[in-house]
Amino acid sequence: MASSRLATNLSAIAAALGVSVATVSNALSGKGRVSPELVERIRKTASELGYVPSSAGRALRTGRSGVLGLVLPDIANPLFPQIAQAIEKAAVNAGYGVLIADARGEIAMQTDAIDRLIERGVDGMVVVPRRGTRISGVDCPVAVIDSPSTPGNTVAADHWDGGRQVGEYLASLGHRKVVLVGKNRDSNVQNDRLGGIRDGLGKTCLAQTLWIDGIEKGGGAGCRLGLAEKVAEGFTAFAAVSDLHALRVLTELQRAGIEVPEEASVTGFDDLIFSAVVTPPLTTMRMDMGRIADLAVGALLRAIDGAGENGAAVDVTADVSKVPMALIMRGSTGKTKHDAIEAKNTTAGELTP
Amino acid sequence: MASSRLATNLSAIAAALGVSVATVSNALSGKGRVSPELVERIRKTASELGYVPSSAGRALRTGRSGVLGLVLPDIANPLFPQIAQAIEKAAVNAGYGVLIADARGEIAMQTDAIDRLIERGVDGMVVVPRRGTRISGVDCPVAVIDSPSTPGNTVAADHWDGGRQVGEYLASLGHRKVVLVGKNRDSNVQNDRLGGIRDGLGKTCLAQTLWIDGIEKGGGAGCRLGLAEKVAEGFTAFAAVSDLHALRVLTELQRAGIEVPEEASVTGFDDLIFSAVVTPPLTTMRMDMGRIADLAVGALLRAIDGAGENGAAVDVTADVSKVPMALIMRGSTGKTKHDAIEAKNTTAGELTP
DNA sequence: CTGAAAGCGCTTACAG
DNA sequence: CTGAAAGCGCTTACAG
Repeated sequence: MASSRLATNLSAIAAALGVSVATVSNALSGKGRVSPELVERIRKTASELGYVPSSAGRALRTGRSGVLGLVLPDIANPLFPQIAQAIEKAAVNAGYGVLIADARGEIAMQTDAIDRLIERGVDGMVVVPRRGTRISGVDCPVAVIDSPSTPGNTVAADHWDGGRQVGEYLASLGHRKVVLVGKNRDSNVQNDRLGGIRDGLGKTCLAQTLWIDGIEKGGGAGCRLGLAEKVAEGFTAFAAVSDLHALRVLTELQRAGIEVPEEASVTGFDDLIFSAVVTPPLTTMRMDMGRIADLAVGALLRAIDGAGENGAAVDVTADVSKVPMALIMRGSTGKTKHDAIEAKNTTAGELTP
Repeated sequence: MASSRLATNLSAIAAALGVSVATVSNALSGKGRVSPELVERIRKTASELGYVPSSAGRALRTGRSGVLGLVLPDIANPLFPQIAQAIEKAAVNAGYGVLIADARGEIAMQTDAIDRLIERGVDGMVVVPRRGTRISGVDCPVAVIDSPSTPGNTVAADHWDGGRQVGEYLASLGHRKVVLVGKNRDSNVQNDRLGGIRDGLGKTCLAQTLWIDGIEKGGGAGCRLGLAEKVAEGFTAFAAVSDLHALRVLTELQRAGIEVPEEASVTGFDDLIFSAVVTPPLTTMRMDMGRIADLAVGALLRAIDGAGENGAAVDVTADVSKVPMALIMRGSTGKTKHDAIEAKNTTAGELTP
């Protein structure tokens, strides 16, 4: 007959045992020096009474809510599950809860989302900012997850190096004419990835960027990207900045009767939920979200613990880290058929193992 | 020079104006009767001082945290973004925050996740349960989002009727041999959808179910489903219980050189993020997540407000609602080529407009 | 090793 | 219309 009928508190336990609430508190928290026998009795009674500490009482007293905020530009972003899962895990491991705030894709709502979190008394927050947005003037510790190219305090994957790996990999497969597929020219993350890909591809490779937003401005959402034409022009690989776009490329190619990877290779980024499951499975670049989350939450906790020291100064975390990305080779990439033709004027011998 | 240097509270405002905290509280909350002029002065000072009410103080006093919990079986579930976004929106509209708790796919962790939320003092929680799990004994109002077939207190989409719509639609296109694609035999949601599809297809149609988990047990994750063989056997449509599986079907068919929708139609469920963007775009069945979330949160709020009445009794919400689903017709479905052949022994004339 | 007391910030009857 | 006072549940010095 444990618990139920809510509202068991320290006083109730104290009363039941004829001791003081201070002693109960000390025993349960393991801080004050209480005799082992008493601790045992108090624990027992607490559990019999179904005691759950009041987070409000504790928060009011300690000035800490034990809750971290997670601000997202748009929960609908396909990368969000990975981020949320990693942050939640890191927070729980550190004994914190996670309050979410979604800006629903509207840039203006980001500030609202942050304010909402402040009002709920979060001890700190992780912000995944809207493209190009700067976070400032927030009255609590903040860790930003973005591209390292973004000035400010950031924990991020090394998108540029990830791109470089993709580029080198495609080059090693013999690709010499590659279409880069991006969505939005303003995205730091996308620009980093694309820059890296170009770099990895090297000087001898022709790279051309297709901006989806630009194409859609003419043909409406979901219109054709004209990929078959690219293949006809001799392009043999498509490197997208996200698996979502890679999937779009893959299916448009397949629909046009172009075989992947035999006639064209496709790569993406982020290892989204569907990437391993499509046919052929997508070669992609994965971030170590667990590590990113640990860094972000760790920086937050340090800032929170340090906040008490120098008066009431609240410092934004300043842990600029670059987390490496990992290439995941799957079926959507292969050696180009054009190897034979192009081999003579390249160093393909060295590049293709 | 507003705000900063945290820690402005009611006392500070009261002191600055030479009034009592009670008056400040009343003025700011608009409850007590305070003269309009004073209200105005108090508001002004509060905003100048950058006053943010202490949620802890309020929670401790009122016994309400103003926070709702969202328990998820696995954030990695592709449907999660829609759920989270809808719940967050509904909660924010009602003035609540949302604390997330992820069971990371482990059935045992669901209880931990719930406990974590209780310890954080949520006023109620929305639970998306793991397959077949029953939620019970939780000491706060709970709204469950699942299939209506699950006994208990549930807000759900009408999965069965959604399936029926898919079935009828495929039948109306002339399909007479349809492969149903499910993942897990134990899922109420999947069984409802499949049952509905069979029902909508009608007696004259041959329907056969492919269970992905069963197939993968033999061939490992991501192995082929043998769809080309099904097409060879005369099946002309594939109806999956999720867009994720529909995507798998679509790409496997395309990879096998089978044209969609000319040679085979494909349908899914849930209108996932990628569904509109692939080629051909997926015909799918969408739930009204906004409505589901509103119902769930609404039920929760009613339970929360009612909790004070009958002693301390905490009642689980009992709002069993069926929210209709909407068919979204896109390019992955079309009339079957076999119409001509099969027309003689069916009522295809009536069914195809 | 144990307890009495103060106080975190708020709201809510209750007086005036 | 305004204020004094109590108390939500907890933790933390401080005494004993």
